[in-house]
Amino acid sequence: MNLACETCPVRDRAACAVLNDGARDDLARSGRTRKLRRGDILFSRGEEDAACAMLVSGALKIATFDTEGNEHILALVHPSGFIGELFAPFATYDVVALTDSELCVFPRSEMLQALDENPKLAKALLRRTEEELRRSRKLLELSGRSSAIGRVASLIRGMADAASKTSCHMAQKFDLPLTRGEMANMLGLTIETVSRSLTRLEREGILRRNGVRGIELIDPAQLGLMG
Amino acid sequence: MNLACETCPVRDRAACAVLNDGARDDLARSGRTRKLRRGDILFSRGEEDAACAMLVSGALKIATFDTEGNEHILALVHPSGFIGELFAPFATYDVVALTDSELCVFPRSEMLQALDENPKLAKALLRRTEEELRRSRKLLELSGRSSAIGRVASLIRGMADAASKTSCHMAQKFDLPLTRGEMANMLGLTIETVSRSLTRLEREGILRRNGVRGIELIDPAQLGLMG
DNA sequence: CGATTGTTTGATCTTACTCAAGTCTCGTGG
DNA sequence: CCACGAGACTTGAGTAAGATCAAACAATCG
Repeated sequence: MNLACETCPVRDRAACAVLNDGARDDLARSGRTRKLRRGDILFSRGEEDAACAMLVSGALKIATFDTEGNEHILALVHPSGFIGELFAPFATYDVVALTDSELCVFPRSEMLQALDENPKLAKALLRRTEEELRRSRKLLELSGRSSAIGRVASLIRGMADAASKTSCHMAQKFDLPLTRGEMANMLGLTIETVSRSLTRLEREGILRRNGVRGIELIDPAQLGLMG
Repeated sequence: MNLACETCPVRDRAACAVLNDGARDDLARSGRTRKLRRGDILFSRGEEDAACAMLVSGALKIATFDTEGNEHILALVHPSGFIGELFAPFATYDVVALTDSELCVFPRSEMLQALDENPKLAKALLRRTEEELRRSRKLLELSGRSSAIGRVASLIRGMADAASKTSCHMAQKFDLPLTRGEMANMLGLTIETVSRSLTRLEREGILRRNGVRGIELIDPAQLGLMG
């Protein structure tokens, strides 16, 4: 399906926002929209001709499997996020839909060419990659020393931020896009430890659980203070 | 001191290698070389006007301190590496010399301008940032699940790779640029655990220690196979 | 409705942390 | 040159946090 930039909900937040109309139309011609259902695979590790994409709606996970077959989630992608490794000979990670999602997909060659023709686009992608690096290092810092409950608290905090539309406040009530197992894979914990941590956060009056996925923050400030 | 690109040992590996002579000379005019002794600070977290730099020789660490004052090392920088956050309002990390080092330092504004004028440079930095992101995620993967000994083994492996000049083979004999404490901070372990892991790797015949810093790999293949 | 998958909770075990003591290394000054 | 002291490193014993194993419970889907 062809792109419909005019009605795109992330048109002024995604990387393509830096392009002028002409350049964006050129790029749009080489792109296609794609819809994924929860669990659908966008790219798989090892693919040689992996494309790149911008997420319009939904959520994705970027993950690998270690030698014992355990999934390890390295990052999440939220709407307006860029996905793809422009310079890798083949895809390093699996990219999978966490919820039903919509994307614009572009062949890598076209994106690389657009990069040459639009220095602004190159700069925008550099900025995004820099931010992604910061996020990755944040997670790394977290994995390094925090206690289990601190990691879970921090993940919830990040989810609350991502769930809010406005960049200043975090959502106070939202649904987790991840299963307990996925949270565990992301934080380097087990399912049981994640579950116990959530139970404890609830017992301590920091949040309330609504069903299995729903979270309501009671005391957001405390979230940041958990060891 | 002014730059001497002609005699630069990393002139064909660093990001500036993609520039033609004219463009490189332009950039060189705004840069200065800087020498650091072990322990010297290049940038500190929070600096508003942090510059950016290319490492010519030596080694750096990129680190933060958590709320309890523990250092957490997020990445190492080896010769030809690029250092700096072009789009952050202030520096996110401390950057400190691990050994005596030499760098070319550029004001951020000049680098951003060079980016606009040389799409190739933007592309080169994008590629580097992408690679740095991959390295960060690799470390993240490691921190997630591996046993202590697996993490230490993997760090040693990375050091061996970095210590070799040729990109194909890893060095078989080299000196660790990190103290036990720094290794611990990087891997999310304690000094004692790192020390015990090294002892065990030696006892199992995988490596030999020469003094405190020297490492000689006996069975490099085994390094990759540790839990 | 049953089956499957995901979640919670409990009991036990393992790994790495903590605390403590001793050793090695290296630089400084007598 | 040696003695000393400060750091860095190693090793041991006990402890704690989270993993593992196990069982019950909830949600979802055909």
